Amino acid sequence: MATIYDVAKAAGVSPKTVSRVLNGDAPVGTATRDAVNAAIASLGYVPSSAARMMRSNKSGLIGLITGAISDQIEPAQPAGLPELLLVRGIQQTIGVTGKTLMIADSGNRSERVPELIKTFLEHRVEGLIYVAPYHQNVWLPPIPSDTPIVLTNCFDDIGTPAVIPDDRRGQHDLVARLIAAGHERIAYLTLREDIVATGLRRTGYRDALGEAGLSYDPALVECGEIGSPEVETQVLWTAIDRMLNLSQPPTVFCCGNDRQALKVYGILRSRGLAVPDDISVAGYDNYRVIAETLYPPLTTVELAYTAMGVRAAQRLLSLISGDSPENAGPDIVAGPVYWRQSVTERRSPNVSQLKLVRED
Amino acid sequence: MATIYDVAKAAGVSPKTVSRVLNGDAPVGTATRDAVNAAIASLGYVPSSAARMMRSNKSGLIGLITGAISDQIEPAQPAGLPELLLVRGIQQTIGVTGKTLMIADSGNRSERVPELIKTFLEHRVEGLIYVAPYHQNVWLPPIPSDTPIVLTNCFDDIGTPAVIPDDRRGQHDLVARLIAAGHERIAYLTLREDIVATGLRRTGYRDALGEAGLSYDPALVECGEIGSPEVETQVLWTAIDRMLNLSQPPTVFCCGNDRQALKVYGILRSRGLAVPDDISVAGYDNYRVIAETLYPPLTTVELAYTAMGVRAAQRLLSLISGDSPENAGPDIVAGPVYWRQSVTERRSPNVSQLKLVRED
DNA sequence: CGATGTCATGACATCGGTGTCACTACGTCC
DNA sequence: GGACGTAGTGACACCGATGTCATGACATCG
Repeated sequence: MATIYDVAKAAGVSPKTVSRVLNGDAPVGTATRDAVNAAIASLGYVPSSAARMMRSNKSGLIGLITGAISDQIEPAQPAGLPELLLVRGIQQTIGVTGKTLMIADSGNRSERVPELIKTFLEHRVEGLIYVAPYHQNVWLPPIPSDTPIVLTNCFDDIGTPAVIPDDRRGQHDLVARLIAAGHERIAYLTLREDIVATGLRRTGYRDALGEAGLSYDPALVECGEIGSPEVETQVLWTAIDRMLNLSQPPTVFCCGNDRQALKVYGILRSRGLAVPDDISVAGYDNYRVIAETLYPPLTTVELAYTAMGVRAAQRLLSLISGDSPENAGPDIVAGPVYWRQSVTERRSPNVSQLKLVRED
Repeated sequence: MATIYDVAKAAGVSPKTVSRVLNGDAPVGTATRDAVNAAIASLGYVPSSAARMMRSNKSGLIGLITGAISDQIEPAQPAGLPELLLVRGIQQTIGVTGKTLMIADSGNRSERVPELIKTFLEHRVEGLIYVAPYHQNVWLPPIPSDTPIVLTNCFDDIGTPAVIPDDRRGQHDLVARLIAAGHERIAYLTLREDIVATGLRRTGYRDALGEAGLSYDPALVECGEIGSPEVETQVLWTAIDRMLNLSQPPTVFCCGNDRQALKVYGILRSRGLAVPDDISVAGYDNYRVIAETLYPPLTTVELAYTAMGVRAAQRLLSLISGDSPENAGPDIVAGPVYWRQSVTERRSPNVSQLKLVRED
């Protein structure tokens, strides 16, 4: 591969002048510049970032550690694929700065993370982003303090900068909107009890009921995700069956995620109930492949992955720039409610009072 | 950041000896080795891959260009997210070799590809993989011949090494299995006519019919994906309606992908038809979030993305090693049929003659 | 007209590792 | 006992860029 010396010789100038043409950091005569560019083109010269990095001590690299790419090893995992959107948001934001994103995949095996971090440090990344597959508490091995890191979709106990979803508000806004549509008996099929989102969302659910003066009925709340995936349908079926036989049955089922809602569609229809004419269904995530494709399309709350990715990248970039040790707490990002045809309007809501989309 | 000189000084040896401890490429006395390792630990020394790369001219980097991460800009796109599995397969295979995968995202904007390639070349990647979001013909800008490249999920006109899915065989195997289950009137709702997979799969469909002595009835084949996503449901509804009113209506609908099958579930049920008791449905892709979650679970063909990724990475690694200019043609990877409850067995098939899973 | 400033360019050192070569002890073999 | 092989180590150059400094040719200004 041609070097800057080859180019210099071919153009009849010094290597330093070639460097100046490449970087435009000092004036170069027009004729000289043309000669250099011609030499570069004819030799197919591509500068070596390794050599450049050595001298300048700036790598232009951002390291991203994720399990997204190798997700699904645990198929029971809550979010799954949509985590990809996080990476998209990060990529978009990093890309425009001219920095290069290096992505390494932990395969969701946390014991591999230290070696991935080591590789990144060897490449002298200017910052690190760790992306979790779903909202959770994590622990990462210590990182040299001169390399900033931002946690995304997760947080730790030592106050590392983090960006997390606003699960409480998301569920709250959805339930508030359902209430505005005239629903008062709102069933809630939750995700596994041990994940962070479940607790936060239940709080949001209760808050929305409370604000509307509706009482919280434990009979309408049940975990729909117990044990292995095989028995999941049975668990849901049983829970739905019980709730439909209540003296005051629900008029709408809120599901822990869109995938669960997809399952609930099938179960309700197998019982001869039409969605939404006989019973309404709402999801969570706005996992578009499901939510938009389902027939009828699914009302849901967006888990604002892309926005979170953007936020995380922005925060990392500002840490790299050295400014703002300000914002110490985690960045909490909310997403809008997507109102589709899976929920009936039992009374026409005063839409003007509602912000269906509140994303900035 | 500490350098190898700092470590050498702290350990009282020469930098070269530290290098030997790090790389294990020459014998080092036990006491010396311990002293060096102690110095490395206490200084938090991390070797600079840039400096190493300069001297050795080996980057240990593989470049991956994908649109996966920023897919969905064109929401009408056939495959979408599952392309992620390709990246997973690649990652797995590259990872064990100790090389590092750099992933860049084109955002599906082909005009950005040249700059991404340039960045990779500056980092002196040892090889490139280009991943397309769905099976297609592509054109890439010329790459220096000393950097091998493998196309994945796509191919070009100049014989670049490529790994593509066996669409013909996948559809063939599915239809053959449907026939074995006693179905003779097999409807086929295709994807857009302009994509490569559609033509190949229709060939597979016809081949399977022909082998079973069944005639090809054009009335049972129709494109289910015309125009904008908004009208997609209407298009499907109309096609299904027409076919169900044929004098000999189909007993099963083959769909262009699992997403379409999800939509078909809703449409059929809205017409009062139960899946699979009244009518059977099959998909394509084995997009597990849909196929396994649908109620009842969906019979489909796996689009063997992970296996393709593995194959692509293996092929690139062998190109890098310099061996095998052998295998010139594209690598065609088939996936197995997944038989689930969305299709009835109209007669019990002679299962012993069928290989449900033929993946190696 | 000399002082000063800007343009345009090159010489040279330097970043942090590793390849090459040289050198010192030993142990072994004929 | 001298030739030879091997373990263990260091000196030094080098990879390919860029930062620093110096230099010469002009233009401008008071």
